[in-house]
Amino acid sequence: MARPREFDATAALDAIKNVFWLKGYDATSYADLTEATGLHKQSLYGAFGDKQALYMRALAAYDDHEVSNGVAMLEGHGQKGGYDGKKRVEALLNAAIDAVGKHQDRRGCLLCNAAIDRAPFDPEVEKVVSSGVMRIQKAVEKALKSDPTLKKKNLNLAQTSTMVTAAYFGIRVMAKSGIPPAIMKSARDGALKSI
Amino acid sequence: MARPREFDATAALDAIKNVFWLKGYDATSYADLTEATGLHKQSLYGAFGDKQALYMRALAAYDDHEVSNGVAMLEGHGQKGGYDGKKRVEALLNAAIDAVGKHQDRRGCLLCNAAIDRAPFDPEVEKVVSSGVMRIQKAVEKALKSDPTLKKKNLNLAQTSTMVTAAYFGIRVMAKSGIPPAIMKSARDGALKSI
DNA sequence: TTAATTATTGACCATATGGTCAGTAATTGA
DNA sequence: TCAATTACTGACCATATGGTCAATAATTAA
Repeated sequence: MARPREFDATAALDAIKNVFWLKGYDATSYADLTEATGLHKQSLYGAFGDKQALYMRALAAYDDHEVSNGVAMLEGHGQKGGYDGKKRVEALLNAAIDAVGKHQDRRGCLLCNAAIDRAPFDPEVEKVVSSGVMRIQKAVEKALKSDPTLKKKNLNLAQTSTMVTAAYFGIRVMAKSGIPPAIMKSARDGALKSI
Repeated sequence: MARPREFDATAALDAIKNVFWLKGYDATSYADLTEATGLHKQSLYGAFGDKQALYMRALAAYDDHEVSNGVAMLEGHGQKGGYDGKKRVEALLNAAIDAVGKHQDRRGCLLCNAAIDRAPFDPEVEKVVSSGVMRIQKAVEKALKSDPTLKKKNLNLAQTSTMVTAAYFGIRVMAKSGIPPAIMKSARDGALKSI
């Protein structure tokens, strides 16, 4: 029909996601976004819309990649049997903890950041964030449900899985707060102990 | 020495705290602060310093009041015996949950907000936030330690208390994310079950 | 009474912000 | 080839931002 887009929209969106993830909504300017993508403001605007729309796209990308990754981890992708649900929950918590130490990654979890940043003021954000949180909780619950060794313990899976999910987000907050990793690990162990 | 201040600095600081608490650092402008306090920009500036200093004062006020309140709750102030540490932890979690329902309070916890907002970019904030988080964790640990009925259970108190603290912050994130209160209550129950 | 000091007021400033415009370039279907 | 459509570029805009200035008002110690 017309002139084709010259840039890779997926790559641009990925860069945008990373900026919002690192700096949050308000602290991110168009200048940050154009620098990160190498694109002109108008190109971003034309392709995706205004700042709020950009943010929604970034959030959706996070949901598609990072959250889905976590869910896949909980579903035991890459493992054969996939029976050890507790181990998979541990892997999720470890991923959150290790992110900090390895690359001084202080971005935390975009879902969590958005919850505090924007969800109270933007119903669209609220919807995406709360559904993302629930997606993680459900995946934790499923992971625990699939673990035959846990059946004997007669856990209340709904309670346990929401507790683990809360602890997961709490660990994300701790990571941002700059607390020593030992504390986060202790929180992880405390959560795992009740599984 | 000179002309005395006409406004109540404590009241002003309280108003400032509430604005930062509600909106976060970046989304709060001097206009918001002057409106909330009824003071002129220059008065704020003269009395407290620039925006960052204002924020630090707000954070300190939060630490002094809200965090200390939580700690006092955990120490069993207002109770006679103060033996039931688990009940006091429950009260802390309930306070976080009830804040949302009762007055549609979406401010969450300023410590938690600051952790995500500013801590990664401001070492001063990081210090206050992480020490506040640790203060809560220690108070939880002390509450559990003081409970004689928990001695029999032979809990790892360090682990359990950090887990509870993480769950507490996780519940704060959930509150901001607009998730149904039932989920937060389930997280609370999951955390309490392992005590 | 006066000098010194601090508070209050409101105008002011440079800059950054999110967003738009209009001109030009590229592509495609007719 | 040409009209239509979309992309790209960079100038442009109104407004909001954090912060400052200078004038005035109030207070106290000397």
